[in-house]
Amino acid sequence: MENKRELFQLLTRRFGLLNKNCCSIGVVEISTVQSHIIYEIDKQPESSMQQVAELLAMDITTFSRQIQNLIKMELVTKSASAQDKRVSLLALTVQGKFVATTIDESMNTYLEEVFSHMNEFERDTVLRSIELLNKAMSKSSVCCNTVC
Amino acid sequence: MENKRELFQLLTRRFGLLNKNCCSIGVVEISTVQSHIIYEIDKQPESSMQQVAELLAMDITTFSRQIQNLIKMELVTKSASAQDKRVSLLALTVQGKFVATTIDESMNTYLEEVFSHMNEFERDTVLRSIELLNKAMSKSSVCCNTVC
DNA sequence: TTTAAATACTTGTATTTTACAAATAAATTT
DNA sequence: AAATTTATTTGTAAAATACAAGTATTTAAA
Repeated sequence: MENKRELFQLLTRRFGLLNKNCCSIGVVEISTVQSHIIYEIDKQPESSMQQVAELLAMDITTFSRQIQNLIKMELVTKSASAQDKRVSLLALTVQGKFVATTIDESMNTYLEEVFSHMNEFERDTVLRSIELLNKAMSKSSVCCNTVC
Repeated sequence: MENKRELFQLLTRRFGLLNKNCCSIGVVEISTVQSHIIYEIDKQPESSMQQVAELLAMDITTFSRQIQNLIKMELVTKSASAQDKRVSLLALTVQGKFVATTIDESMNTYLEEVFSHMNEFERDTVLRSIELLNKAMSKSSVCCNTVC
């Protein structure tokens, strides 16, 4: 059996590259980190700064500055929570939602293409494997538990 | 079936985090990018700057500066190729090799732990699945082919 | 109910990372 | 021998990062 790490390293590098390449949507150009932020806000709208920053394992100050950038770019909005005025709730603008959707579509197009090289059985196995892995990683005690 | 992208995003985020967390080796502290560079030099010693930079999809000028840092840290050496004096061949110092090995060990320890949550059949399936995915991604025409 | 402590976020500042443009040096082609 | 290509470096400037300290709001304690 090959080195486990090597398999993972290759996979995540390729996927990271895909993330990078999917960041230019016509005129709008965002960084990989910014696309991750938009992805998370899209997935869980009305979450607080801290929640999203933690999900992405980003320093809150770095995150705060990135949000400022995304607001300037008119992709994200920030509004004080009614319950707790310290908390800022994040949401996507219409344009932000458009960017999120476009990125998601091009990523999924690529993934569909990748999976088209497999038969149905392989497809299922691979997807279930990744699910399994995700579960196993979240169970692990060694690393990343608090953050992931 | 869930969104494919979501599965991948989660997996690569976790693995990325693992990469980040495995970068401090006692006194020596390196960045994630630097650990990637060291990993590649370790895997294919005597490769040129350009080869490694391309593998990591890094801009050659950024790469050049990172190599300068790693040389200052006495983790990497650079020597002109005998065949072509323009080319710089990269290698790890003893300390660099030690760092590479230590990182590799802690990553593999973590992965072993993750896989310990599975039975033997699942383990095999998951590993074969990742291999399959890597192959499928390298076959793909849509993206990243020239770079990966 | 006033004060102290904790929480959520922002700003000051400094370092690191990144990458385009231009420069250098060696090899290859003309 | 001159012109072109290739591998790498440096000049420069922008972007990303993160620690320390600050502000504002909420919660806990006196």
